[in-house]
Amino acid sequence: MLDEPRFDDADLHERVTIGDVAERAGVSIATVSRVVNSRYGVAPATFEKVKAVIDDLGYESSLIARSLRSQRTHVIGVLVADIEPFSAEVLKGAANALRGGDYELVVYSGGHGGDHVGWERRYVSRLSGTLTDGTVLVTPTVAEVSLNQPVVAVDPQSSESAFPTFASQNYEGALTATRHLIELGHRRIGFLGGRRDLESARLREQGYRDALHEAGIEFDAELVLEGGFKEATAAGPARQLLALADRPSAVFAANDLSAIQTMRTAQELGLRVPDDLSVIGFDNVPESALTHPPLTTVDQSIQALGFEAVRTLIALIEQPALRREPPSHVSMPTKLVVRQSTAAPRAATA
Amino acid sequence: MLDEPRFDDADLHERVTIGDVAERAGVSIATVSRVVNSRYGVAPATFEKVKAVIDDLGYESSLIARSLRSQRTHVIGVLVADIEPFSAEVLKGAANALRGGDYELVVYSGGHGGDHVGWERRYVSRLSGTLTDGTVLVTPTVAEVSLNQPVVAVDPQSSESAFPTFASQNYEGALTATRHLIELGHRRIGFLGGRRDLESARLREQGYRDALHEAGIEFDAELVLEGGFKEATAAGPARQLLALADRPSAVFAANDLSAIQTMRTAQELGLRVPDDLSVIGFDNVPESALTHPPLTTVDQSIQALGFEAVRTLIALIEQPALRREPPSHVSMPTKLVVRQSTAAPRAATA
DNA sequence: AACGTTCTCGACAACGATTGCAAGCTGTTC
DNA sequence: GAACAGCTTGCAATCGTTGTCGAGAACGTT
Repeated sequence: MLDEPRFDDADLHERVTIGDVAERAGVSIATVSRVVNSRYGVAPATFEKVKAVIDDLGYESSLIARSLRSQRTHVIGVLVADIEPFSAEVLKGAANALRGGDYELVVYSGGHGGDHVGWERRYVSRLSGTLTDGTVLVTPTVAEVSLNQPVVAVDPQSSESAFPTFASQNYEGALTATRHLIELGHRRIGFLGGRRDLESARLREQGYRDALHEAGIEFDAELVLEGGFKEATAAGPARQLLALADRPSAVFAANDLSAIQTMRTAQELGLRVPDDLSVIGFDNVPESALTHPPLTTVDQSIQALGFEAVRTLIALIEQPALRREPPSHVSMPTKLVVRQSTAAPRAATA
Repeated sequence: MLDEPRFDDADLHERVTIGDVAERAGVSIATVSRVVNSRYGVAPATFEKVKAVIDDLGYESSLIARSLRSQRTHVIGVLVADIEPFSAEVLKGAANALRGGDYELVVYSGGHGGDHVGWERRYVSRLSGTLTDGTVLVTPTVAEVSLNQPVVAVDPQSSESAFPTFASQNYEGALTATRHLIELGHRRIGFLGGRRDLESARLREQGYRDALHEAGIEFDAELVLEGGFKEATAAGPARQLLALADRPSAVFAANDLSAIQTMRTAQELGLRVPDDLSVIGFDNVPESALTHPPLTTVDQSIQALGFEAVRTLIALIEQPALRREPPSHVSMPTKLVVRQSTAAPRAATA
């Protein structure tokens, strides 16, 4: 015991292990383990005695050691690229799904530095099978991961995926959003797209195109730019869109963050929303109700996506037989929320 | 191998362990371990051979097993009660501090169900010393935790804490905010406080009181209510404040979320901000720039708090000798950000 | 009093990695 | 050609738990 330098006894006590409890209670570690997990086969007197020592010493079993031994950890992991409004909503929904159950949540947030794909792979494969019982991927950059535990994805790359996916009816929502603008009288409508690797982004663009088509409006490639789903990445394209000689009278941004950035850019350019420019978003994140003017957007119940994803994941964990079945691909309805960022164009039809 | 029912070979392969790699490469597990950790003493030829097998099999070492054996995990944990704007900002700052370093971040989010104190204790004690090398507590509900690894706190219960703490100059900021209202001509100023167990909330109230005092305005207990720092919990008190017979002409809300809720409530009651009611917040979360009208608030660099907390934590982890020194209590400057939710009262001085 | 059950509890082998130590192999030097 | 040094590699202990198995105690039955 004296062979190690002990810097750390300043105020860090050594961790209390099951062995300490056993020694102090005068029983074997096996018995302590049984008490901790309240298993049968321990005499009431022993049980009480051990329990007292546990309380006394403040012992908590090590999650690590426990999960190394018995594969179940009762922890589910959520992998997000970044903490932004969308993922924050998913997390809230996920947390709600856990209420009352006996699972806990850990969130791995990447976002620090470079290579997303590598990062995801590494995380999933390092943690799966050991720390977590299952994983929820949020807007993943990988389509497939090979691993030994259940996985589900929210807002996936593709709903053809091998694991269950949860998304909104992105196509229908985009159709509705674009139709809303068309009904207001807009004919020159810009589209600020999202990350093309996500199915949601592709479907929203398709909805936009089809709505134009059915209204007999010719598609103009100049009006479609990729905004990357984040404020920082949307700024440039938004500016570019609004700087066009023949400026659109309305912009459909593929998510709220892009829409908010579009409004900000418009205001910087001296354009008034919605008088000079209508803007519509997608997501209905809480922030969208706070903008000036409040943003018209397509509501998708993001929390519900997180909620359902976790529910399904837990079912998959607890009923291994389910894993043999083909994965479900849930698509939740969307709803147009008309606020004040959209209006009829100033001069109807250019 | 045939004694277990194998539901799971549908598409879940067994985890690849170090043993599998060793067997396939025809070396011992010790050698594989050395290759994985790129230690000295492995012949170049062997190194390459093993590396090829690792790539081939897609092996990643188990974080769990690794950390059980060698105490260092290179993972730092962040414990948050909830994912809300404040904690989300802290997380971003924390993630930034990790950029380029060789640490990773896991976030434990509680918030699902009941007993916060118990939850924090359990988490910290179960994870400490095993999964994480250190922990950042964000707005903790416990003042002290006894454990065997470094801990720092952001927005703590008390800056007398035994571990390092990171907060803004809450008192000074609150003083400035209240003075701003007084300078505009307000004399009847409401205060919508925060969670009293947090030092930040107490200091902000003290700043409010002292600013009134120095201006010779008598303190009126009726104008001070506790709003709990969240939108849901602030709604009732905000309504109560604005329903007073002798309604305040301005409200200082102890954080932005409460301020936003106050504005919302005011608008529901038909009051215009800032004409009928001035509102000032605290935090300067991103959302505060989006409100209608944009919120005047006290800026604290929340990301910087997260950033510095992580920096300090890492130093503590890597230099155990530092742990003997008394903990530092960092207090970061604040800045008034005047936007459009504050103005002179309609009829100056009642 | 002898025997069979049931109950309680401890020994011990995993789980998947890291690491100190010693053994094997080469190659050098006298 | 023997002794030794230096590399490379494997053996085995260890981390804190859980789960299996069997030993012994306690009790009831005849």
